[in-house]
Amino acid sequence: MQTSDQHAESGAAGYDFRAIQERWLPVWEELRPFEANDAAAGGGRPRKYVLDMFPYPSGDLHMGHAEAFCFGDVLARYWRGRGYDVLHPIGWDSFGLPAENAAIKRGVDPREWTYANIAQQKASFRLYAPSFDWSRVLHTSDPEYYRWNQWLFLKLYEKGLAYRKASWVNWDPVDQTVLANEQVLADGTSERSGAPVVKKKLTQWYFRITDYADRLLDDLDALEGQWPAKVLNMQRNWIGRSTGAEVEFEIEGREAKVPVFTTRPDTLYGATFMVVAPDSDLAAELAASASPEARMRFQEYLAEAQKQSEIDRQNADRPKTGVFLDHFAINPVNGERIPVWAADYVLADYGHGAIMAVPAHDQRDLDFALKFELPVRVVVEVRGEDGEPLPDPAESGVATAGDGILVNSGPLDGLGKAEAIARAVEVLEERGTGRAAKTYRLRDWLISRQRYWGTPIPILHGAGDSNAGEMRPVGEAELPVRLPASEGLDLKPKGASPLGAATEWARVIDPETGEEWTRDPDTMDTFVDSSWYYLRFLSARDDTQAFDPELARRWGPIDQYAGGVEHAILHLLYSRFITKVLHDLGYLDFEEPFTALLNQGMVLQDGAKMSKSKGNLVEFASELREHGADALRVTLAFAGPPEDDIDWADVSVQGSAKFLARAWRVADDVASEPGAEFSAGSTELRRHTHRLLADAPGLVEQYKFNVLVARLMDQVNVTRKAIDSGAGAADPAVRESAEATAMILSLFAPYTAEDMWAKLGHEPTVALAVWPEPDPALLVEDEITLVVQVNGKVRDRLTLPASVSESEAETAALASEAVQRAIGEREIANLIVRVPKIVSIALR
RNA sequence: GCCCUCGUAGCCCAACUGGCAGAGGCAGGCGACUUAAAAUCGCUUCAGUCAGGGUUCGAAUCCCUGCGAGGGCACCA
Repeated sequence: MQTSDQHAESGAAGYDFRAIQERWLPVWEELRPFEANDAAAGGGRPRKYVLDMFPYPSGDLHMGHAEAFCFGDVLARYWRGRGYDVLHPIGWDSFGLPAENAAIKRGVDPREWTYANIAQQKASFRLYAPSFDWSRVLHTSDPEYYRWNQWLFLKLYEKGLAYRKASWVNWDPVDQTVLANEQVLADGTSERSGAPVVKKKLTQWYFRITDYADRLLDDLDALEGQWPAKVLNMQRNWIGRSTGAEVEFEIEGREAKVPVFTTRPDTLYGATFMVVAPDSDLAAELAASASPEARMRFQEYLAEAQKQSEIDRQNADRPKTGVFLDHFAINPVNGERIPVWAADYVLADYGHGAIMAVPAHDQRDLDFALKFELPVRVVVEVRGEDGEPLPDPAESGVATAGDGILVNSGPLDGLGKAEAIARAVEVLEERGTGRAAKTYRLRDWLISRQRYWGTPIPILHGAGDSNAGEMRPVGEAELPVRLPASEGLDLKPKGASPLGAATEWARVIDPETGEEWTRDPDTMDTFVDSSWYYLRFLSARDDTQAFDPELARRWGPIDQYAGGVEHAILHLLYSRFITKVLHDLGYLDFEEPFTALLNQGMVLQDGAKMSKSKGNLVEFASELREHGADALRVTLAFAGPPEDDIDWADVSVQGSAKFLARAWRVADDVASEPGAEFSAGSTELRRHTHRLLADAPGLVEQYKFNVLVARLMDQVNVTRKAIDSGAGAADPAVRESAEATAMILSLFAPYTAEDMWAKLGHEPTVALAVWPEPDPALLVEDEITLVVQVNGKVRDRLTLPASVSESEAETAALASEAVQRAIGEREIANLIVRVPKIVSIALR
């Protein structure tokens, strides 16, 4: 039984998307045409690894998934059509907090919720029909997967790239777990729970990503043009390298010198005080040897500072605060004695947690100096746009940070900023009190989490008398360290990992020594899971190794990665880091995992992000049911450039369905036999078809899917006309056009294209049909339209043979009556001929 | 404050990367089919490219300034 609406969309003329879906789905499942060929020789065919960011199983697929997987699938199908062996796998990023929170809410095991959602998503994918290689499916929450996650951890641990330290960390008070820096939003709230993040001092596991900061930054240059400019920019900002100098200051009464980092070593003579972060070890140490009053002041200040939330602390408008630490430092270039203060505008974990303050040329230092009446000394004379010297910062309250001539600076006097920086570094190096240096905004990656639903960290802690305080890795042969059953464990967030309460699980007795050990109770950040999953697809069923390096050589790196821009920093940065580590360990011969990246935009409704709470949700499942997979995919591909957001209010799924029916009817109308000699067909239509074949690859490779769909619409329109009022349905050129249309359309509408392919008398599947090469003879025009401009205005259009020479074109242009009229009595100043296009005449 | 994108018909978007502003679609209009409507088919209206300046024979495209939208970083020394 059908509603009238459905009946309308199935099309009165015989196109019925439901029947077509039901016809081809079982055929494809039988044929399994998308299982990738791993063989070394590979039949001599080139390879492409096309990957979509794997989904998180929170409920059913939504429109965002529909969009992302549509674009990834277009690319995978495209390369197959070009004759490549394509690897296009799918899996699930199935560890993580939402499952655990849902499990707590419903009182069920996280496994149950997770695997039920995966089953639902698999069923939706089945109908949506991306060309996945299902034989390699993986779930990161399977022990067969996280076993190798643990292996990866051990490799980093052996290399000294995984370590434990006590530090101030981001704490999510709602989810009751630590967060990586990357998971704290710009406004100081958690990207997960939305709660304001607080700082806690805890001992946690870190990956030493900062060791790779330079490579992670510099290697971005090679991705220019292959990755969206926006993502490159975001990664560069995030790594945040600054170059400058490290300057060592002596502190009176202290043995060791204190290094500070500055980007402006040229202003060293203008340093009038030093500031250290109140929560740094140095501040505590200096306070300890200060006068009792100073010590008291400091302790009060520190306590006050630590009460601040991240949000308050990040407010740059807030007045400067600080306390004098009752110590003096010596400026290494001029021997000047300057006071040392503690102030919270200096961060403990950036640079060295201490700065030299140059109030004349740094606004923050100036604000501080004016408030606490510290001296301000100009050492760079900066001029404004009008060429006049800028007013004295001490008077104006505005620091002068620009370029200028150095004064009051000994050997630097008279130099410009850039020369002065270079000279200052030389001076420091000569005296052994400093050097050129770089520092980064990037911090080490905090990977431990105090939650249940993740990969257990494969480390044992000594729990006996003889081994107290010791730490030892679990042997590789003993992996995986399986998660204990959740039954009987309280998963509610309470600040300590639930695994700690699984006493049976946690207790390990060494069979040889009888020593008692306790398992590390924390689990890994799920971004560890996703940092290398693309390699596991190569060896998804291999229980002897994480992945086969030979297969990685064969398939890697990923030729085409597709996914949302929300992972522009987190996942992509971590994955790049882990790839470089695996390269350095000798497992990979490449250093960058993702050669090309496509970020799709979001699917909006009436300009707003869709959400249940806003009531503007367009359901993937219902769209799929009402319009079918093909119409949905065509709509998404046609809406605009893939990187742009799609507003569902601006698109028409009905329009897409109409187009598909028109395309299908063209194939249905073809009246010539398969194998008909195309060269006997209408040249006009053939030219159109071959131009499409010639342009389609460039359009796909430049992600201009919307343009390619428009070209397909055009092709269908032109072919329709040829059938109805031109060459006729029996003309072989009509068949040629319909076949080309089916092949290219199969990127967007696999069901419709398959049905067209069958109507045209071919065996399934169109997905493996290699596109014909365009005939160059049909791409050459025999006539061109030459535009003649006089003083920038189009005065005539001349139809000329394509072979026309420059001088012939010039003669023809000047012979035009309209052109002569435009020229009139005036003299020609310049005449430019660009042959197939234009003749441009400028008059004096 | 620093950095990155982007502004083209009523709407979504094209424009061979400096050469006739229009490929495609939505919406609108007219017509055919129909008892009628839906669907289908055919035809069709619609902007001079956010504003201003510059380079050029020629600018939507390159450069500068401004306005507007979106995004990243930010007491980061």
